[in-house]
Parts: sequence; structure tokens; C-alpha cells
Amino acid sequence: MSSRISHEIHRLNPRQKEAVLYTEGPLLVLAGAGSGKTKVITMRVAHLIDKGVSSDEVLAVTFTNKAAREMRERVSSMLKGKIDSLPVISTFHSLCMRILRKEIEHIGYRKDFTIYDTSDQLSLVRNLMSDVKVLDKSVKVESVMERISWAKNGMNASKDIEDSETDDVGALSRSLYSRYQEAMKAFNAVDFDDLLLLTLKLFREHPEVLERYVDRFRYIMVDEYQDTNSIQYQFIRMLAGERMNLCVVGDDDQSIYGWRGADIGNILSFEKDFAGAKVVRLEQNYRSFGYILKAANGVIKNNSKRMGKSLWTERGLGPKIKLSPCADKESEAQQVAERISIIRYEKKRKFDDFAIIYRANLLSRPFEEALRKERIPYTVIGGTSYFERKEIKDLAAYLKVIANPADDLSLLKISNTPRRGLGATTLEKLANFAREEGISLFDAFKRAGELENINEKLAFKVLEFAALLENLMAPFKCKGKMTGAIKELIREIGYKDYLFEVYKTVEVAARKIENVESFTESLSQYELEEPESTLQGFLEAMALTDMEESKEDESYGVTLISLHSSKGLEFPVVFLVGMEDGILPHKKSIFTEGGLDEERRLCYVGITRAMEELYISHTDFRSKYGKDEPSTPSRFIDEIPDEVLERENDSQLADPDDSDKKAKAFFANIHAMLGD
DNA sequence: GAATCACGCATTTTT
DNA sequence: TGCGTGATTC
Repeated sequence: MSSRISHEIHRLNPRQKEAVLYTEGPLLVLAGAGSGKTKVITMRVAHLIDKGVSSDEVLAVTFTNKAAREMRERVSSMLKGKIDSLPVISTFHSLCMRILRKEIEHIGYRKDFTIYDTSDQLSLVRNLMSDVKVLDKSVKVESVMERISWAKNGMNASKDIEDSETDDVGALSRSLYSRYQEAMKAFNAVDFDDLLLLTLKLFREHPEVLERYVDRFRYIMVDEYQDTNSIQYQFIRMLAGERMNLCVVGDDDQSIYGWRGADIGNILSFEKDFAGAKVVRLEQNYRSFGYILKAANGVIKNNSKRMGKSLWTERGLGPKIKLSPCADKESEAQQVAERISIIRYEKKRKFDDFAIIYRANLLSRPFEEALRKERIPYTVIGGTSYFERKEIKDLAAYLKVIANPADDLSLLKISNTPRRGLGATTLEKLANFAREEGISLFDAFKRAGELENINEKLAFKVLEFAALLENLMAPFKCKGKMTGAIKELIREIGYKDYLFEVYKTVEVAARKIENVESFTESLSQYELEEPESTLQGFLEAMALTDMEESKEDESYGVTLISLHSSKGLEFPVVFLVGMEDGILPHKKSIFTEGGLDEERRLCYVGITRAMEELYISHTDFRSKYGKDEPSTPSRFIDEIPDEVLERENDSQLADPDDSDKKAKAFFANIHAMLGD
């Protein structure tokens, strides 16, 4: 046994050590916020391998790429030089993808399937809706898609979509459900839900396949177990087999994704589900001062359905939590901004040490304005921007067609982008022809000459376009030729000219072109890094991974972030803002089953992000959608023990001493901005 | 095909 | 209130 790893294990606290050393049979590690969870997981993997388990036999599953990447890095540095291959550490989705790539033919799909992301799904549903001539504009495509996905995941009370759902969305979703599935299959495409669902189907219908995986993965670990949904639960359950060397790590108190299908019941009934399970509680917190933990404990103990856990620390109490009532959201924002200036100046902190955390992204606005006014640099996390760049989606659609000519949807999308005179009517005719002949749209393109209702000139254009795509297929199949091929593609279709044409200002067009370049760049990088590079592999990486690895070091300044995205992060100074009833707890959650408990957990997550100082604020009046409404402090504030709180006055009037401080701090911000 | 207008909508988000 | 979408119009 390696002395270095055993030395590291000896330095763990008793509970952590217990979790690391208990390797056989089901184990639930209840890891409180800041209790050294990642350390335990990685150490456990290292320990398993160190004691002789082959790294091939170990599987660790996470939810996000970021978590997987982090874990992979830590495991590999811990085992440096000891092993030649890392264990499989991957997200649910990429794990299933890997399994399906090998085995999907067992259930009647083709191996070269394409992955559809949310926006692909959305445009498919949009197309289906226009096929059946839905004129009712009150039905949103998003709602229909959501309902279909919900049904697929079996999260309706019973299977499929209930007949009793008589509302428009329900009825429409029901009638489109099978069309959706058929279209996906015809396109040789698979959506995010399918990755898991089809793997489950595969395992159910082909026990011999399942057996191979059960036999291979002898030690399984699942991170963030409280976030698993019922499909993921079943998947894990099957993989764990009879052996049940399954270690799940999570925190029921941080289950905040119930609204998208996560089932907190999975973690709560782990002991029942996996007979003989051992439970280890990690309650010693290494992140926060005592008062912060007391506040967190005070709030969360009001939830009834939980495993029960109470955080403690050896770090001492630290400063009390400051509670500030503010007149309105503008003064709340201003107060926070001024406070950040002063604290940074007086305590020699960096702007990176601060975070402003809120329930809903739209609350960030006033804070951004106040910070700008105060000359404080900041980064807003969240919003949905990365996946939505039109030019990237365009090029990706080209690649999808080249990789999978059966993908009618993507072909449709690129047929007239850039414009080549293939309008809606022509495409409609081609689509009809394809349907009649039972062929793909691409094959229909290649036979455009046979259509009598399309004139010769137009048919020639279609044929030309099909030939263009077809000619590109070969270079994309050659190893190491993809970067050249994409440049060729961009040139051939005149994409850059098209961008200049479409976007009026030079700046916007230039930005778009920059994105195009970076897309090319990422393909070339993929090709360089990946010895077994294929176009399919690249598209997969695009769909399944964030591809934004470099953005982390760009972020600088105060972090503005939603409660949900703050999970897993920590900051020396945290401002929990907008702590009002109707916001946290959110008004829509108050009357839904289990909604209030989840809001409380959200509050718990927020509090436990703070390492040293925590400020909680709320307003007397809040203008929403134009109207001024009186607001009440969040009911969760009442659950914080009084002795940990320091209540501040409502008065915004600063004493002279204070304004002096403010001025000094302000000028210090300007200096900081100038870079000294 | 672009500009303009009116309307509706307004938690949370990853793969 | 403020934004994004879809329809309308030139």
C-alpha cells in the first residue's frame, strides 16, 4: 500500500476516514456543505486503486462536466505514476452515450446517431406543430416540449400523458408525442432524455449486455445523489447489481432541483433501497465561521423530511450575520455596493472575495447598476447565452448533416442559410416527395430532378447543394483533415459574406466572425488532442460538454449569481439579497407540494456559501413590473436564531465618518480599476 | 427583407 | 417595467 495515500488518509477526520475506508457494500455519505466532500470522493477512488482494485473496475458518476473534470484532475494527481489508465469518471449523459455508441444496435437504432440538444428538440416540436397546423398561439412550443420530455421520463403520475389532461398543452403534447419519437428515430437522432432512457431500455431488454457492465464496474460512486431523478436511480440500481458496491454522496439539505425531476426520495430512502447500507455523516465544516453555521442549522431544521444533520466547526464564531432592511431595491443595491467598497478597502480584500446571491436572475439588474456606479468590477454568472449563438448553431447543423445525412431537421435548417434561393415552398415540395418515397430529405434533394413541380433551375440549385454536402463528407471522414474541411466548408458556402450581409454593423458581424473562427479553432484543437478524432466525436463533445474551459480565469470582480448556480461555490463575503416573502420563498412555490421545503433548502445553500461574513438584506417596498408593492422580510429570516443576527437600522443616512470612508473607498476602486 | 409595433410574459438550469 | 417574439407593413 502506498505510504503517501495512507498518509493522506490518516490526516482525514474520523468520519471522512470511515467513508474512505468502507469500500464493500452500499454506503451513503451525507456530506454537509463545506465538509470536504470532493476530497473524500477522490481519496476513496485513490484508496480503492491503491489497495489493488483495477482502475477499470471503478466508475464515478457526476452531473456536470465541471465536477467530472475536477474529480478527474484530483484523482490523477493523487495517483500520478501509479496507474496507466484512469477510472471512468463521467457524467450520466456521457456515460450513457458511450454505452449506447457500442450497444445501441441491440435495440434497433443505428450506431452513428446524432445527439439533439434542447434547441434542436425545440425546433423539431415547432416543426411538428406547424405540420398539424396549430394556430393557437397561446400554446408555447416550450411547454409542449417540456410536457413531452416530462412524459418520456415517466414523471407523470402514470405513464405517458394522461387522457385527463384536457388543457391545450396536454392534448397537443399527447397527439405529438408519438410523432416526435418517430421523427427522432427517422432522423437517427437521440435527445438528452433518450441517452438515459435508451440505456435503461437496453439493459432491460438485454440482460446479457447489462451483465457485462455490472461485471466490469465493481465499484460505483455517484456524486450529488440528491439530484438524481427516477431514471438515473434505476440506471444506477441496475449497474450496481447484486454486489451493490455502491457509494453515493450527497446532501438531502441541498436538494434544490425537484422542479426538474430530481427526487429527494432517492437519498432519503437509500438505506431502505439498498439493504444493509451504511450511512456516514460529514458534519464538520471547514468553510464557514460558527455564526454562519448556526444560522444555516437554524433554518434547515424546520424541514421535516430529512436525514438530519448539523454542521459544526472548529474555526470559532466569527462575526455575526448582518441583517439590513432597505427602503427599496435601488438603495439595497447601493448599500451593498458601498459596503463592498469599504470592506475591500479596510480589510484589504479582493473584489473576487465577494458574491451577491439572489433567488432570480432578474434581481441582478439594480446591483449591476450600483456596482458600475461605484466603479466595482463584477461578473454576472448565468443567463442562457453560450448555447444560443446563431452562427455556431448554423455551422454545427452543417456538420450534423455531414455526419448524419438522415438528419432532416438540420438539413432543413441549413438549406437556405446562407440564402441560396431554396424557399419554404420548394422545401415543402421536397419534404413531401421524401415522405411519399419513404426516403430522407437528403436523398430527396439528390433526386430533385424527378420532381415535376420544381423547375429546372431550382432543381439544379438543390442538386448543387446536395453535391456540395456530399463532396464534403469524404474529407470529414479522413483523420486529421477536419480542420481543413471546415475551412473549406465555410468558404464554399460563403458564410462570412453572409454574416456581413445579415448583420448591419461591422462590429456585430466581426464578433460573429470571431465566433466562427473560434469554432474552427475548437475543432482543430479537438483534432489535435484526440487521437481517435471523428466528426461524430466532435459533435458529441459539443452537445455533451461545456467547451468553455478557458472562461474561468477571465472572470474577475464581484460575483453576481443565482442561488441555484451558487451551489458548490464559496466566497469569503456573501450578500444574500432580496430576502423577502414571495422571492425567497418564491411565491409560486409556496402552495406547491414540497415547494416550501425546497425553498428553505435554497436558503440553506445560500447561507452556507459564506466563509467569513454574511449580509442579508430585504426591502420595504419593491417595484415589480412597474408597480410598487410593500414587501415582508422572508419567513426564513425568522428561523435564524436571534443571537447570531445583528440587526441594522433602516436609516441610509451616513454619519460624516462614514461618508469619509466611502469617499476613500471609492477612489481606491478607481485606482484598482486602473490596475495598481 | 427590414423596420416597426403590439402583445404577452416575467423563478431556478444542466446535459 | 422592460424584453423578446411574432405579425404587420412598406
